[in-house]
Amino acid sequence: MGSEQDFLAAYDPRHYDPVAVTVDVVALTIRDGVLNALLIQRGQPPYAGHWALPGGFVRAADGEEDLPDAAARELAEETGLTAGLLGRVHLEQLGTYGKPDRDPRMRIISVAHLAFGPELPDPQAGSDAAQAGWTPVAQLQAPGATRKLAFDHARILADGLERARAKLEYTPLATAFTGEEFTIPELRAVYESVWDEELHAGNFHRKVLSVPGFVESTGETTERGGRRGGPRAKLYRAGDARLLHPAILRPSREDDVR
Amino acid sequence: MGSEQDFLAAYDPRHYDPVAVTVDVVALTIRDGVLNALLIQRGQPPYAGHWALPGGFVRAADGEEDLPDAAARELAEETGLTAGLLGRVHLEQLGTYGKPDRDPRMRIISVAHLAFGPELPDPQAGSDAAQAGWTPVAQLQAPGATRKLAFDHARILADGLERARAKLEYTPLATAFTGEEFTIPELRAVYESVWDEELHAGNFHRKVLSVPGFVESTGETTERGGRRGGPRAKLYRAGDARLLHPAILRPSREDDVR
DNA sequence: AAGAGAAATACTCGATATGAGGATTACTAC
DNA sequence: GTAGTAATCCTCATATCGAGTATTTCTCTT
Repeated sequence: MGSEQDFLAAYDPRHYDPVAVTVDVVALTIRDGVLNALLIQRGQPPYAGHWALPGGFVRAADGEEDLPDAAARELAEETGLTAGLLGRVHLEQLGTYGKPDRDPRMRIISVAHLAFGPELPDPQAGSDAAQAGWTPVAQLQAPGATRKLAFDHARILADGLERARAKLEYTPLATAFTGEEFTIPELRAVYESVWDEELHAGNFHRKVLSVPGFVESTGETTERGGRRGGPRAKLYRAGDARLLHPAILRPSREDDVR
Repeated sequence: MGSEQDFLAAYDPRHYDPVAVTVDVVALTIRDGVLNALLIQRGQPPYAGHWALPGGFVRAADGEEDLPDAAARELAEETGLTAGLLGRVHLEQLGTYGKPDRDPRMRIISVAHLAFGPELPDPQAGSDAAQAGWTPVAQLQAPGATRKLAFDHARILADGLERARAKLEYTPLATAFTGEEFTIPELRAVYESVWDEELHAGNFHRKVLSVPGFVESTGETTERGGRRGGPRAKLYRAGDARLLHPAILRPSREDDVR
């Protein structure tokens, strides 16, 4: 690394060796009361046949796009989710992964994103994918998990899950997993699925209604009771709060993480 | 974007147009009770003469480095902070900024990092910088702020500040701004500087001692009382908690952010 | 050397939030 | 109908918080 090269590089970065930038997406939804992540089966090496997060290269010169746009495009391309469905999907940046050896081809830096949506349909495998499908995260995180994800995607998925779990506590994010209108028990089911913990129905109900701006009543109720009985529940929609205060804390979290 | 090119690009990303990756660092420290950010004055175009966050290109092929290492290197190179000083500095990833037009030279994606340290010395301007210095953030955030930062660095700085303020609430991060041993009032001064709010001394004291694992007593006290009087304070060091529970909440935060 | 002022620490009290459990009531399934 | 389930509401003991006060030990000034 001579200083002449350094100087040129500072002035025109093309003098450095090439780096590629990808976006990967941890997409989460709840299906049949279980938290699922979207995975594709790779059709091309490296890691052909392995399961991986949907993602791909960011378009640079031609059709330049911002990172969130690239993430939305990859999500759509590789899974067949259409613009209409993407409309109700929450998308945010998760973090960037750049260990030198994370991809055997070359230096690839991946900007991971996190997406949440209400019960989404089965995807269609896109260009680069042999298959695409929703997979219960419990299957992936279990001790003897069978599917080993490609690259460092297991780590990215774990980080995404922890982010999602944490954000349920202090943001109204849970409503991104429900339909436009929802009942308090449905909202509770979201928390229980994502946290994988049972919550006290009465206390949860009281808490949700007492946090300003979390939900607002529609004045309506469901048409029928629950499938196993019980009265009709009142319907709510998301309120205008962007942060929940006081937060809705996870019960367990082994007291503190030390 | 023909599909042939897409195929090649998927297989070998070098077929896409070049993208460069930089790291930028929002470094914060407290000097004379005031929160300061580290800025350099650019010596080269673009934005020559403007102030900016320290940062630079990630080394790819030769001397490949992980992103946090690149951030630490840039911090050291551009400011003359030595390894010894960096030892006590907390460094974490902040986020990645990739708008297509954020740099006039070419498509540059910047992985921003956040660094905190105890009262750090004045930096030495490095290779690429005409000057380098600590600047009170109040000067930069004030309505009629004079120094307009280069690129999108004002946004990155603002995001870093908000991250720092938020993390003081639920992590023991404040101890990264103090010396190895500190008093409760010193810790309170950190919170007050970063949050720019006055805290109730008695309640803060009670709270800090009641959160498990936040601080542990050394059994010692300061040699002298405060400069304006008062008894000697007991000394503490950071405990083993990685999360504070219950959190130490900012008083104001205009109730909730809507 | 004494007195004033400041600050570290501790304590009190009312308001609020939380966890656990119970009570009531409206549904579904058989 | 009857049993079982679940939505909603309520109670109560405990924990936490904001605000204010008290005590004590310093430094600084005169």
